[in-house]
Order: sequence, then structure tokens, then C-alpha cells
Amino acid sequence: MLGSRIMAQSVKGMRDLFGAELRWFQHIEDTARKCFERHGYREIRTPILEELEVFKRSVGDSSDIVKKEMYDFVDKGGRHVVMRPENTAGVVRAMVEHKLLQTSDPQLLYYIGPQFRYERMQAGRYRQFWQIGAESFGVASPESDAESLVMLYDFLRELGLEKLSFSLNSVGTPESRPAFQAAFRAFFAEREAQFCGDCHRRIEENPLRVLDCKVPTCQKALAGHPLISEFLDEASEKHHARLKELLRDLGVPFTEDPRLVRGLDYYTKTAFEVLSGDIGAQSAILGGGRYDLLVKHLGGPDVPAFGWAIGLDRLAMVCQTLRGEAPHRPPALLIPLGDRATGEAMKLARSLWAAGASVQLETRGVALKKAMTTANRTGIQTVLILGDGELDGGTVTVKHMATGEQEAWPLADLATHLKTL
RNA sequence: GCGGCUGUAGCUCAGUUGGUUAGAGUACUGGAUUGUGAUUCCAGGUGUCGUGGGUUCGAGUCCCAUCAGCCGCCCCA
Repeated sequence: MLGSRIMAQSVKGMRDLFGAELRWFQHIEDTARKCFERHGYREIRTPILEELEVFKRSVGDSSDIVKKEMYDFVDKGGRHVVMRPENTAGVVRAMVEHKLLQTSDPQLLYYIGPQFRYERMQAGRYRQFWQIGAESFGVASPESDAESLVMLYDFLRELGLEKLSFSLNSVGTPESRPAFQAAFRAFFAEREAQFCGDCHRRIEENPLRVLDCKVPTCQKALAGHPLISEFLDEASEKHHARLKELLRDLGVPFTEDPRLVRGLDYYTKTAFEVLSGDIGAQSAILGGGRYDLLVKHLGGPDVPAFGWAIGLDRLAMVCQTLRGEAPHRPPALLIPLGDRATGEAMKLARSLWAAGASVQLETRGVALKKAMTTANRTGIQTVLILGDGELDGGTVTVKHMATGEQEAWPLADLATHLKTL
């Protein structure tokens, strides 16, 4: 690299995770695993690269994701592959490929991993972003929707997000939707001139999204528009009514949003999302719903499914805003003083590690003052000082950084003491 | 993809109508205090002024391009 500099900069939209933010990621992931496993969900990990066709057939050709946001390329074997823009399609593909749905047993799965979309950068929107999601296959009942939503709700509460509320809607089925779409198109045609250019595009590609338009004149023109709920088939309607009843009984707060639609084409019946005001315009932190036809559509058996995905980057942002530092327990710092103690400290630390205690060992051989400064900066709460005096007495001097208090602990009790901190 | 804003020390920022040696706070390093941090005092280096080109006797400052980030839209997690 003579005469030139290495560009020390990550690729646009890609970022490094470390420090306080990564601690939130870790805490959220740990909490998710614990919550989901408790419900009987098991982890699945699918590849980042999938065949293009997987997303074309699941997410939908007309979606922005497939039309312009995918990292796709032709590999050396001539395969047109995509870095997954979401994880549901890959999970379904895996379930079908491994014939895991040739059973009447429900299959409950969750995933945690990076996803990729080529989008314009903005706060909370990255080109590599992380999602946590859960999918349940094989159960068509509203009880299944409710179980999944309760798990999600309890997970978010465990993270301390108690004020969030779900927006809920039913988008019906392919049988019920044409009637609604026809009515909606007719409604649109009557006042066509009042709608913006984007809406004219939407009415062709994905009519439901016209309901989402934020242009004030469009919202005005939408007054008295046909509601999806007026066109629902009986099964969808009963399903939706029962789900709402269950959620009320279970104390899961939700508001009905008859205009709620989702960007992915595969949803049927239940659709929901949660927004947060804490992250600017990038306000959707999670979304999901029922997708009873996707499995069959991807070549599998006719198996109903329900699932959702959370944006981990945005969730971490919300947690940081609401709660500041992620909960974490830094280890104690063991500082040896003098040659004799330096040798003994290593053995002592080893026995503490073996006993399951958390101890960081000061190995620089620096002055106590210097080591204390480091401890203070690192947020270490407990410092263990081991010098000649302590060695002779079979103790270690323990300093509690918050109070400045010191005491002598017998070496024999050290591990148990540390674990109760 | 569309519209707008910003880029100066590790961090937060100042820097006059272009003017010669680029500043403050904080953080950092050492000392006051050789076994005690966060407080106090003293001393010390903070830097391709995002990058490249242009205008000019002279550019952190003006112009163009480019890169990165931010805000709104679009979309979504």
C-alpha cells in the first residue's frame, strides 16, 4: 500500500456494532430466546443467499422490495441469487425443502439474523439490518394468532416497552379481496383527479396502499371509502372477531386500523404492526400477520401460518431512548501488586473462573492508580487488590467503586462472594 | 427514486466581509499523590479543516464535483 491509504470506512449502509448499542442487541436477543423457547418455539437459521425466485414468489413482484431494493447478483455458477431482504421466505423454503411440514404437528420457529435491502440511508434505516421473527406453521385457528401475539407482547414488556399498542386489521383472503378491490377502484375512479401521482401508481399495483397515502388531499378524498371489513368473507370475519375477543381477554392492547395494509403480498386475514414515535420517520418497529397460502405457493403442502418480524436496530434504538444503558454486569477487576502477587493473581483468577465468577485480570503490571483509573472508566464496580500484605494474610482487599468502601475478604470465600454481587 | 441540510481534535462545537502560526470545552498523557479511581492543581501533543479540482497574491471561509451522514417524502423493520 505504498503511497496510498486504506479507506477506513464501512460500505454505505453497513455498520459496525459495538459498545452500548451492541449490549442492547445482546440483551434483546437473549430476552427473545428465553421468551420464545418458553413458548415452545425453536430457532432456525437459514442462509443469507437465496434464489431470486424465492422472493419473487413470496414477497411479490410488485413490491418495492423486489422491484428495486434487493442486493442481487449472478454467482459464478450462473445462479441469480439475492441477499435475503427478509427471513420469512427463506424459512418457508427451508420447511418445504426438508419436508418438515408433512405432519399434523404445529411447527413453531424463530430466527435472529441480518437482512439486506438497498435503500436510501436514514436514521434507523440501514442496508444491513437485523430482524428477530417468529413463525408458526400448521394452525389456522385465531387462537394461534393470539398465542403468537401474546408471546410478542410479553417479550416487548419484558424489554420494558409497556406503552406500545398493536394496530390490527384483517386483509381477508384472495376470495374476498377482489370484491373489495373492485369497489375501491370504482370509488377511486369517481374522484381520480383528487389523488396524487403516487396513488395513481398504487391503484394499479397494490390498491390497498392508497389507504396509506400521507398526502392530505388524498386522505380527504378517501373520506367514506369502502372498508375491507365490509367485504370480508364469513370465515375471515369470524376469525377476526374471535382474535379480538381473545386479545381483550388476555389483556393485549390493540387498536383497530381498517386502513392497515402490509407491504408484503403474502398476508391473509390478520395483519398487524407496531409503530414507535421515538425513531423519526422510520417508525415501524415490527409487523406481521397470517399467511395461509404462502407455503403452498412455494411448492409445499397446504399449511396455514402466522408470523411477524421485529426490526432489531430500531428496537434497540427505542430501548436506548426509553431506558438508557442496557442491563449488564461488568466483571470485578483483579489487580496484582508486586512480582509475587502477579504470579499468584493468575492462579487465583483461574480458580475464580473455574468457580463461575466474573473477573477481569489486570495484566499490564501498571501502578495501582493507573489500574484504578481504568476500572473507573470501564464501569467496573468491584476491584480486588492483591499485594504482599494480602498474600501473607490469605485475603484480598475488595474496593467497592461506587462507595469507595474497602474490606478484606478471605481468599477461600472469594468466589461465592463475587457471585452474589 | 425525489426535495432539503450538514461535514473543523477521539467527542461536542467556535472560527468575523477570504488574511498569514486553526481555537475552546471535554477526553487523553505525565506529575502533585512510589498501594487507591471519579473531585482539585500544574504541565504536555491533540488536526490530511470529509475528499478532489477551481477562483485568488492568499481558501477552514467562495465556486464545482464527489463521498459520507442527517431531516422530510417514498418504502419498510
